[in-house]
Amino acid sequence: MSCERVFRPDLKDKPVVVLSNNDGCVVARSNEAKRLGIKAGTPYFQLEQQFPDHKIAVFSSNYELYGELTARVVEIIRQESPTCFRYSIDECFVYFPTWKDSSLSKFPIINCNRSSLPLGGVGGGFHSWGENLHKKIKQYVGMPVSIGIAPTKTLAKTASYFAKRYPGYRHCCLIDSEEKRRKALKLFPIEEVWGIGRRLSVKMKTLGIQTAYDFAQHNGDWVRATFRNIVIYRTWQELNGIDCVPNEEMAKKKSICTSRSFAGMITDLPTLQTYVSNYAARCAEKLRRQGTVCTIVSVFLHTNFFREDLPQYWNSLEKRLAVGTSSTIDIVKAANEVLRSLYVPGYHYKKAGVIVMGIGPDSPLQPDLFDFNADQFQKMKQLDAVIDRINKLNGSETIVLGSQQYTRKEGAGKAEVFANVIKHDFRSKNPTTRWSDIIPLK
DNA sequence: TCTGGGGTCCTAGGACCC
DNA sequence: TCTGGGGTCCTAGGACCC
Repeated sequence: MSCERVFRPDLKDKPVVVLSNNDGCVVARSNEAKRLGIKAGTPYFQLEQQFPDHKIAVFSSNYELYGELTARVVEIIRQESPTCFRYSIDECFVYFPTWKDSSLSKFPIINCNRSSLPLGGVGGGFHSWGENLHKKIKQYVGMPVSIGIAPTKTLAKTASYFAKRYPGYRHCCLIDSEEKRRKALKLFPIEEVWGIGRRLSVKMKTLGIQTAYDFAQHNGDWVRATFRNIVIYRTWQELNGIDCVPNEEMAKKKSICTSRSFAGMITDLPTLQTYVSNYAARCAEKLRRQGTVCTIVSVFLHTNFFREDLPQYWNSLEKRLAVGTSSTIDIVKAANEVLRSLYVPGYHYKKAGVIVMGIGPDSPLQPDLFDFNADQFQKMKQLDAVIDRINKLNGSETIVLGSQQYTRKEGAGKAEVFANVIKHDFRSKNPTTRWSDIIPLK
């Protein structure tokens, strides 16, 4: 949402929403859109019915743009911070070993969230640090960030919630005393707490817990006995100022999934194979990018759950490989094998996906005792490396396997196949990554 | 007509072992 | 009537996150 506004300053203070893949449903909303009552997850077609003559700016997801702009933001945070752990596409945690003046804990944890003064006064050095960071990012990238500073990650997330919503904080909120901690938690609805989701907050409310403060005030033994869940207990500790969520750089993924819903529905195996081949190829790329191989290739397939008038089918199967691989050819082949056993004719399929598991480092590789051709293996590795380079330089999918070509299938008919490729009718341009999209100055 | 995608961790229960 | 105890590993499902 903020990314879309960078190149559309005219949308400042206007309702803006971003849609999921296939322009399916709303996944991000500006504050103005929230105020109109647009709920997260609203299907786009309902949005159109709800606001027929709307003045809402609608965008399809543009991951290329978001990835590029958020990388610039993170780069600046790294310049300004002693340590910075990237937590998600739009969030970082910064760890300050020099925090001394807090009665809560030795170290402040800072949550920078891209995206009136109930807590009272403003702290010293850390607040101006945060304000300057916000200013710099605004100037260099054009994106607003919210900054929360506190002794634990859960409290820092709480602080960034206030920083985002109350302009008085000037984008940076600090929880650095027992008094502010209590005040913040009293104003913080339980369902907003990091780690307390939809189900748990319902349960909490039946137990009379409305705010984060109500929860934090309970006895630790009571929390453990009531929920019998270590994660919830950790959240309780964090709210009470005990830092127990480890500082970790994002580890290598233990499973990698590529899945998509189809714009329409698919009934025939050859078309499904084209899609599954593409998902498998994407998984192989992701494996190589993190320097890993997999030993399990799993494929799932299902019909449209919303179409109660049609027969339903859901299934998934996997293939285990003797030798770990990240080769596109290997993984596409395995995925298609699985798909053939999975496919049942007669259903209208809506979604398929490939998941690779059993992930380990790509070297040293454990070869198959009986069937391993080192020469062939080296060739495949080089081929993949070359394909990755070309696709990086010239845009993804410059080189693909024959089985990945959406137009190739005989009998399917070009129009029919193209009708199924992902829909994104409201995609913005990519002025930071594509020469053809560069903005002309008059 | 149209309803996202990609992850993690924890727990309970079953299979199996000695 | 009587039917061990203790452990590991795997899987499915549920909860959470962005």
